[in-house]
Amino acid sequence: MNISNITQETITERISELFKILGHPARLDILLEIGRREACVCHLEAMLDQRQAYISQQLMVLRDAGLLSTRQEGRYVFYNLRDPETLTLIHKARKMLGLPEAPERTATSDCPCPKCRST
Amino acid sequence: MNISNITQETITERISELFKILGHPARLDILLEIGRREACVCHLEAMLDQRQAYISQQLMVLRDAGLLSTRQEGRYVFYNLRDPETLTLIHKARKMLGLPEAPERTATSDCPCPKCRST
DNA sequence: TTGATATATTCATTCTGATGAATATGATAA
DNA sequence: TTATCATATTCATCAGAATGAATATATCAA
Repeated sequence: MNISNITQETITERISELFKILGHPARLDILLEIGRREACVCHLEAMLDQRQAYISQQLMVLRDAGLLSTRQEGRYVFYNLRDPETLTLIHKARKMLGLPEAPERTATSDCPCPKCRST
Repeated sequence: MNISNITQETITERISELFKILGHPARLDILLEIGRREACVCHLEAMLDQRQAYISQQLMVLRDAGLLSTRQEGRYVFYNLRDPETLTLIHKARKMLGLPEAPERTATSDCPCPKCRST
C-alpha cells in the first residue's frame, strides 16, 4: 500500500492506535519515568512498585508500538523514548485536563543496576 | 479529595482516560468533523456514513468525557468541541506518526438540517 | 392529536485488552 | 558448567469496551 492509498480511515485508525497505547495508566507511568531518564526494567520495577513481568509486558506493548528504543548493557536492558515528543503529547493532554505535573517518584526498593548503584 | 490528595496515580489515570476516549477511530472521525464545523447528528451520519444510533452512542461517550458541548435548535442538536485544543492534540499525534491531514470528506447522503440545506 | 423525523438510550452479545501465573531466555559470575 | 539474576514471553482468565438491534424520547408539522 503506497501513500496514495492512505485513506481517511487508515489515518484515524493509526492515530487511534497511538492513543489506545497511551490510554493506560501503567504505560503512562512508564513513559513518564523513562522520559525523566533512561531506565532499566529493574529500575522501573523499583520506581513504580510493580511486578517485573508486568513491567516487561507493558514495555513490550510500548516497544511494539514503536515508542521505545532499547540498549543492552550486560544483563541490563535500558529503555529510552524513541521520540521525546511522546512526552510532549502526554503533557499536552495533562494540561488540557488542568492537572499538575506528577511529583517525582521515590524508589520503593533497591534497583541493582550499575546506573542506580553509582548514584 | 482536595488538590493535595491528587496522587501520581490519579494524575496518570485521568490522563489515560482522555487517551482512552481518543483511542477509537470513529470517535476521532467525529471529533475531526466537528472540529471543522459545528455538526448535528444527521450531518455526522451523512459525512461519516454510519448508523444514527452508532453516532449517538459515540457522541454520548465524548459528551460524558467532557469533550463536547451541545446546542439545540428545533429538533436538531448541534455539537461543538468544548476545547479546541482537543483538535491540536489529535493533530500532534498525527504529526508524530508522520501522517498527512485527512482529506475533507464528502457527504454520502443528504443531511436535512437547516445548516446543510442552506448551503 | 397524530404522524414523521431527529436524537438518545437500553440491552445483549461479541470481541479485545488487562492481568496474574508460570516459565523461558539470556547474560554474568563462580 | 552451573547457579543466579535480569528480562521476556506464553497462556489462561476475567473485565470492560465495541457494536448491533431494538426502542424510547422529543420536536415539529399537519
